[in-house]
Formats: sequence, structure tokens, C-alpha cells
Amino acid sequence: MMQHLDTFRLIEAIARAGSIRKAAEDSNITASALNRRLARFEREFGSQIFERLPRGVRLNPAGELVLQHYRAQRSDLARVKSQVADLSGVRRGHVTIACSQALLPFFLPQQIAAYRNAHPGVTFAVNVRDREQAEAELVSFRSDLALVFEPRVLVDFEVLHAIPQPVCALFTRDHPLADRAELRLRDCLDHPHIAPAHKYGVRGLLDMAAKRVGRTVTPVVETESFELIRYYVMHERAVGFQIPIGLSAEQDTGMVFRPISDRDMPPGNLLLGQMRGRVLSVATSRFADQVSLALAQMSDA
Amino acid sequence: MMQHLDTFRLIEAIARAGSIRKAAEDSNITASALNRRLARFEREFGSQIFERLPRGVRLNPAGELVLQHYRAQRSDLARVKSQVADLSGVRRGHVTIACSQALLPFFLPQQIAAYRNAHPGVTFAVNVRDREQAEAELVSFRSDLALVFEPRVLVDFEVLHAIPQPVCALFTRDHPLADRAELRLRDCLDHPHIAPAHKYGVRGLLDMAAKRVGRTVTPVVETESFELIRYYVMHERAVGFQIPIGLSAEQDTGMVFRPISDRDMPPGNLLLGQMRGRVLSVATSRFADQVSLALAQMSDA
DNA sequence: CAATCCGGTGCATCTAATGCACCACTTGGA
DNA sequence: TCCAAGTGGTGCATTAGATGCACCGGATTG
Repeated sequence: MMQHLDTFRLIEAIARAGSIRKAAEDSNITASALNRRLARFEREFGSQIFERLPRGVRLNPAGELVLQHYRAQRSDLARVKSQVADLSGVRRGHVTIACSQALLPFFLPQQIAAYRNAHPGVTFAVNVRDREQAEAELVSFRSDLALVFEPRVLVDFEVLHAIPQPVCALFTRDHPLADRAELRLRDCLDHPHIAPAHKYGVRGLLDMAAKRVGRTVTPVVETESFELIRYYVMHERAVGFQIPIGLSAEQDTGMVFRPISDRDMPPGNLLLGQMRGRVLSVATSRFADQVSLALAQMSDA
Repeated sequence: MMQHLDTFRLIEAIARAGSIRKAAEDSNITASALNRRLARFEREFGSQIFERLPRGVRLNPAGELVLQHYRAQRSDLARVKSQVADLSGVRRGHVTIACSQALLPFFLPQQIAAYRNAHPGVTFAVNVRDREQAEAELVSFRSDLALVFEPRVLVDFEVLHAIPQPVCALFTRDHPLADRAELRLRDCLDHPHIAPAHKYGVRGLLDMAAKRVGRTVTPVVETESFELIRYYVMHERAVGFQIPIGLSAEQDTGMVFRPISDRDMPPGNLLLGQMRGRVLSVATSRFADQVSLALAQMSDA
């Protein structure tokens, strides 16, 4: 039980540290003991999993496979434990989500709170990641679920639910654009605007749409923070861009948001997904169901 | 490495024996040691996996989950080892097949020999099973591949390749039916016939077809052995039933076989399959490819 | 009611993992 | 050029944990 996954944790530490001695320090054992654990593992496994360099060690291809195998195993063991806890009546578990910044202000806290209200034994971990990182998180079993806008590569990403999200422009109530019946992209670009960095889906859609009408996105402020975008439009009379799920219509912040006309930009997709083919734990699976339902109700409304 | 999967093997032994003491004897350790291993495992896992009965122990639902998890893990570890051996150039591995009797005389030995000729490092295990057992073998990771005729339930059975196989009647060259241009089911049933037991696909198709024309299959000999069927028709002037892949046209045995007219019976399907969603080892995967190719060529001819 | 089989436990024993000191080697910079 | 600071690997004494043995309490069975 312990011994086995423990050895694996040490192997992970070696891979991370790039050196047996460093990993030994991190793990609070002697380099000698760690060296032997590794040697024994390699002997019993049948081949080396690290290549020995003059300045340390590095995973070889076999090691990559082994690492992936043990990550999958550890994750599946967690699933089994969750199911066992579930059938003994005690709804326990832990859910790890990699998600876009856009979900942080309203959607995710609401969803987590609602779920925890029904099942107080379940704990959560929320990792804020861009769309590429989120997919990598799934594959390496560091996250169970991902909730991202317009993910790039969809290999190994199994879509559990999808809802369309138009890119919205946001500005203060007294902005010149606030009166327009239909909001065109060119109008937004004519004003000073603040846009997210290229790695984000909103920016990708903006760039494509602008290119199609012979324009370019030239933000006065470019940022990785969606929060900054939301607040900045209240300080300079600028146009921000964001998807509606990260915005609240109810709050009276003096700020309004409007979808950009779909004549200029098709809506992007917000996707809930998991690693392809993986069996999720009970808690994770139920939470995914709840989120799917909430997303569905949202796109109906 | 060893310790962990070793404990699991012991747990399997306990589940099989139904008692710690018996399992201890089988595994050549003392009941005390085995009891402790189990106790420690349950303590670290967080819940009991056996229910204690007055006359021994029995797996509880949690135990079933744990067992399934470890079987999957062991199988995946074998896959990793196979891939590692593959990338170091040495094509090694082990392939386990659950298959119908019909494949034993010609098809499977040919396929295995051909593969081993190209890759002598790969070893094989062939388990002869009926269609239901074969599916159970896949799910419990006791077999990697299954090659069966008309499998019953297809849950968790992922079809890798399928070819149609008409049910054939076989008899000696001097049998009255040997001259017919088209072979009808009623003619076969009018003669003394020998048929496989109900659990086999051929019998299932026969029963259904007979019922459709208001007849019943009334074999003079009913058997589980396809081999007996093939040999019996040479001793009594009887009609046997079998699928063509288990029969050879070339051998001069004084025996002929003919498909029953598809006006009476649609052909059944011979399926090559694996457990749904499972990643096969390199050796297994390549062998499956070879078999698929051979089946495809066979149905072209 | 005695015999038998079961799982569980205290204690002595023994195997195997660990820590310490040290080696051989490479590298980078004084 | 040479030395200091890294690296992975190894022999040896120590220790921690797994094992075997003997035994207990309890339940079933004849």
C-alpha cells in the first residue's frame, strides 16, 4: 500500500529536482537511501528510468511512461476510495478543477458552495489556468475537471458539456457606445480598449474577427488579469472584453456589458471537460453533473 | 514495486480461498503474517475489504472495487513494461487470448505462429472459453483479447474487427445432401444431426432459425466439443453444424461443408474484441492488428 | 459437549531498509 | 592548472518492520 506509492512519490521528487541528492533533501531522507530505492525499483522494473548525467539525472522515455502510469494509478485509487466512501453512506471526496479566470467571480464559487451545502464532506481545489495549461493538467492527473473557454487542442480532452458564450464589450454606463442598439466590433476598436493576452480565448476570437474586417486589436492595456480588465474600464473611458459568465448583470457598478454583434464574431464555447477515457470519482462525477445542469439552465435563460 | 503488488496477490488468494488460513497455506506463508498484511492494508486503505464470517472471510463491495482496481493496475503495468521493452528495440511481451473452440484447429495456430515468426520474444496464452466466459475474462483482465462468435452482451466489449460467418452444415462426401445446389435448413433437420450446446452461438442461430420455420433442433448428439462434431459425422451418417473458420477446405478427409442458405439463416458474426477503453500492450495491439488483417483478407476471399 | 476450524494477538527472531562515511568522477571557476 | 563543489554509487553498522510460533476467544458441527 504505502510502500509502493511512496517509492513513486520519491521518483516524482527526483524527476522534479533533477538530482537524487536534492530530491533526498526535499523528502527528508538520505541520498543513499533514495539512491537505493531508485536502484531497486529500476532493477525490479527491468530497465533504467533515469539517464545519468554528469550534473544529475533526467527521466528517459521509459521513465515518462512509468510516471504517467503511476499518476493514473494514484488517481484511480482515489476514485476507488471515493466510491468506497460513497457506498458506506459517507459522501466524502475531493474535487480538483482547472478553470479559467472568468469563472472565479460568480459561477464557480456559487457552484462549489451549492455542492458543499449538499455534501459538506467534499473538499475542493481550484487551479486557475489558461486553456493550454488546463489541458496539460488533465493529462497529468493534477486536475480532475477543466472549465475553459475555447480550448486549443482537444486531444485527450473529453467534453462533458458545452455552452456558447459571445464575447462581450464592457464599459461604463456613460460611455458613447452605451446607447447603440447593436454593438459592432469596429466601434469597439475605434475606442481605447483593454484586452486579455494572446493565450486567452477571448483574445483569439477578437484577433480573428478583427483580421476578417481588416483591422487589428491594439489595446491600450494588455493584461493576463480579467479582474484588471473589469476594473480598468471604470478608471479610463475604455472598452473591455470578456465573456458574460464572468460578468454580473445585477450588480450596480455603473458598468454595462453587451455582446458584440454575431455578424462580426461568432460566439465561442465554454467547455466543461475531463481527461478522455478516465473514470472520475463519485464526488467529481456528481459535481460535473451539477455544473452541466447549471450551464444548461444558463444557456436556456 | 514488489511489495505492493505482492500484497495484492495475497488479497486475491484470500478472496479465492475464502479463508485467510487456506490462502496462507497456498501462498506458503503463515496465517499470522497474512492476517497482518490484510489488517495493515485495510487500515491504510481506510476500510475493511472483507467481511468476517464465522467460517472464514468474504469480499465485501469495497473489496470488489479494490480487486478490480488492482487488476487494472497490474494490467496497465504490463502494458508499460511492454512499451518500454518495445522502445529499447527488443520486441517482447505476452498476449492472452480468450477464444472460441472454432479457432483452435486452423486459424489461431496459424496466426500465432506467423506472429512468433516475426517476433520470437512474444509469448502467448490461449484460454478456450464460450462467449459469455470470454467477456468475463476481458473485464477481469484475465485475457487481453477475445475472439468469439456471436457474443451475447456487448457491454464493456469493444469490437476491434468483425467478419460474417454463415453457419455451415458438414457431412461426408457420400451424404444425400452432398448433391444439393442450395442447402436448406429443413433438409438438415430432416437428417440425424449433431449440434453444439445452447451456450454456443451456432446453436443459438440454429434454434432461432428453426423456430422461424416452425421446427426444432433435435440433435441425436449434443455436445460442448466442436472437435467431436467434426469427427462424429464420419462415424454416423449425420449432419454437423459449424462455422467455416474452424473447417478446412483443403484437407482430404472425405468430409464436405456447405453454408446453410441465407434464406433460412442470416450469417452470424465472428468478433475480435478487447475490454472497452483499455490500452493494450504493444505486443497485444500488434497481434490484434495482424488478426484483423487476416480476418479482412479471409472475408474478401 | 468435545472437536475443529476460524480470525486475531503477544513475543522472539530475522530480513531488509536506512544512515553514515567514503569513493570515483565531472564541472566550473579561481 | 588545480581545487572546490557538485554529482551518483557503495561497504558497513544500525534499526525498524515483517515474519513465524504459540496461543487465545469464539462459532459451528457432529
